[in-house]
Amino acid sequence: MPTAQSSSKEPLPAPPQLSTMETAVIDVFVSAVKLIGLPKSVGEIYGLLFSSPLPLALDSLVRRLSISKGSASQGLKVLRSVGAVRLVYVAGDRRDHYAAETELKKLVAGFIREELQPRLDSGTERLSHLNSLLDSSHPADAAFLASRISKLGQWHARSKAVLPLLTGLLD
Amino acid sequence: MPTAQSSSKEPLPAPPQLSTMETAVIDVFVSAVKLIGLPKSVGEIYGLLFSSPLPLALDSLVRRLSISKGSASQGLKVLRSVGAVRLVYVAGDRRDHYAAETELKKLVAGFIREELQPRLDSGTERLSHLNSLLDSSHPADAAFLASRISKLGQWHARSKAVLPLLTGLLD
DNA sequence: CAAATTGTTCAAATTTTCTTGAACTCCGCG
DNA sequence: CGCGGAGTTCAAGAAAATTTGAACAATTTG
Repeated sequence: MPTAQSSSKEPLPAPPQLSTMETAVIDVFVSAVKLIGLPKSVGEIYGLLFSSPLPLALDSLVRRLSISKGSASQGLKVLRSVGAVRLVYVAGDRRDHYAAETELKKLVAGFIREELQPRLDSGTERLSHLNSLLDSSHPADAAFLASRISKLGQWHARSKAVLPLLTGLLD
Repeated sequence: MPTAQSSSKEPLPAPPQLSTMETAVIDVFVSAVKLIGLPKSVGEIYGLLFSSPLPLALDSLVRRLSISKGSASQGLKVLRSVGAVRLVYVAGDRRDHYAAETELKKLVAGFIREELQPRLDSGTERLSHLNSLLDSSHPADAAFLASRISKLGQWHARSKAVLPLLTGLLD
């Protein structure tokens, strides 16, 4: 029964195990995503899509990478949110197919928008909280603490100014 | 016996538990270091030093933060390597005392130099490895793969160019 | 509409990373 | 010298993050 290649959806069923090249490329992306604090599976998925001439369905990612459906689903969610993958329509196939987005500027902008900016924003609240604590702090070192919190404020402002510029430096 | 404050080294023995302010500042730095992939303890240590008017010895970090000597030692090693702390000489005390370095530019430059650049450098080897794999890859998609690896090379070059510029944008 | 297919969610299991603590090295001191 | 304080190292334990897999929701199709 599981012999003939039936009416498959994938033009070529793509071998379950990865080629040396694919493995090497995936390796690069796994290192990269770990560096920026994303799970390995995200790097694996992006790496395989990056190596693939054709868009792939969740299904294929699971099979070729030997990861669970859950991981693939969650990984794709992250990649979609930062704009690292593009949904590609494939005629006569109900499944969603994904292709890697390869414009560096777009990837960086997405990462900044989704992962970095939210932190900076919550930092604003934190800073005002620190300032409020200043009132009820021991007078002896109140001056020193005030100077340090002011320093923190400078850092924060500088970061908010610089992050967006970063995108401009690419492409 | 453990009553009188004997001939202590620290001018004021500093209460073992942290003030509300210290806790709040440390919290900020713990979030920050986790964002850039460093262990919590590094943020705790830097946060306490940042909040402290006087330089502190490993000893004090252990006591006030309730972390182990091992963690404190390793955390300080990281902070020293990125130039986030400064060694301060304290007369008549054999222990090393540390103060937080608060120049943002210096911190960022240190982090780039110690944590980011090494990755980019190893990336160079990786790229040439990928190019070598290109020869022995299936002809059908060799052209596609070549284009993708070329794209990777572009990213790599761009990153090497941009990272150093980043430092210039600060202070 | 029932059955099958696709994709999501989330608690439990696994893996990875961090922390601990004890053993060890170095020094300076008496 | 030998003792004691200061700091480092690293294997084992603890904690945190990721992955799994099964249950569920949503669609499509015959």
